[in-house]
Amino acid sequence: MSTGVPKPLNLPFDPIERAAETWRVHFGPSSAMAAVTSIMRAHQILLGQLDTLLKPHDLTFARYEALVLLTFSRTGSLPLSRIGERLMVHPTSVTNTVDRLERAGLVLRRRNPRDGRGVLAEITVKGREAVGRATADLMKAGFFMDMYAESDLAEMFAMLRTLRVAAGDFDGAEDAAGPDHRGAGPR
Amino acid sequence: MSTGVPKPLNLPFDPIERAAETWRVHFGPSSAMAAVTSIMRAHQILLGQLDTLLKPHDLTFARYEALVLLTFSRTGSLPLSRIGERLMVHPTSVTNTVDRLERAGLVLRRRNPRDGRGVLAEITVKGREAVGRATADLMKAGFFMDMYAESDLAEMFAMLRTLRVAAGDFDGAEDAAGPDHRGAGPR
DNA sequence: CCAATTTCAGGCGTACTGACATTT
DNA sequence: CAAATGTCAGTATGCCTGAAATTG
Repeated sequence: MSTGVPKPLNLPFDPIERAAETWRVHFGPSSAMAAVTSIMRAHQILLGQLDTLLKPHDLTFARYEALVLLTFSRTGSLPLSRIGERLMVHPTSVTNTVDRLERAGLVLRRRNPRDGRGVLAEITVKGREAVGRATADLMKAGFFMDMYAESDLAEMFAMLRTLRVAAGDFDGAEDAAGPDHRGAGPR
Repeated sequence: MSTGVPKPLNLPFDPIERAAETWRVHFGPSSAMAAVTSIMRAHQILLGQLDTLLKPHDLTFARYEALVLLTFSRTGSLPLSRIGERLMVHPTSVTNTVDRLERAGLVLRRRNPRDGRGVLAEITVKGREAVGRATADLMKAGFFMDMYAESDLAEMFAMLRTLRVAAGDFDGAEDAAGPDHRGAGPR
């Protein structure tokens, strides 16, 4: 993953906009292509900024997310399978992530007492401290999204939620984006 | 990058929404975090779909983008430095991308007759054919964005443009997203 | 025996750093 | 000589496939 800060390019024009224009001339409608390319670039920018901020904490964004998830759990531990499910990553990626966190002393592996097949990743004291420091830094940086108004952030979430639902991430039938509701859901 | 299709997870809840809720309880406002996570996930989904579609053409999205750029150029060739600038990727990544395209016979390297320091990547006939086929497939798939209305796509582009400008991708002082204007005198 | 959970080996794609050769 | 352009080697990260081990 990108380790450095995406250096400002300072082009005299918007490269995506220009590509979209040219695209329209050659192939036709380009709004979908422009939107996709914008998402790709936004991801590249954000990941670079996030990883740079997290590097001093010996974390990457992927590892930070896993650590936060453990922080949120009641016992400070979760089966690897559960981590993969929530973070939406491949099982081997979870193994890899937990390996690195374990090597850094931020989590430790334990056999799942309730299912011998499974393994629990448990956050350590050092891990909780790391999450605390990293989170403080991230919030101070506004997650690199502080150029947006609250309403913009909500709209972005809602808009991308459509894409995630279409991809089958989750049911999506419940209700709209409103983050202000409690489990009205099944189960 | 992801080679396979992100398999539908079909969770009974939105994992990002749930994380945001928990986040709010533990740390505070979470809309920025939810938006960032949504962008990350959208990228993962799209890249998986795009690469899967492009795989039969022996292309990845990165290579496809480079090939399209060459298609758009007057001579069908560009200095590697220019490709990196337009695609906003690291010089070594350009070398790598061109290596693979060259191995696949879709481009070839030539010395830049106008600057002995530089190298030109020139698209081959086979390369143009590949772009044509791949583009047809992509448009048929609506770039995997066909769940959105035209206005949504424009809004998404405009919204992410703010992020790209903030990151210093380009000047951004010109005017809004409207691609239909010519150099309206900068400051 | 079949299913679920993890791990491991091996491979691919991207990207960054640092060093180096060539040319302007 | 300093700057620009590429290439290479080495490293890191992440994701995927397939196979194997363990347990339910």
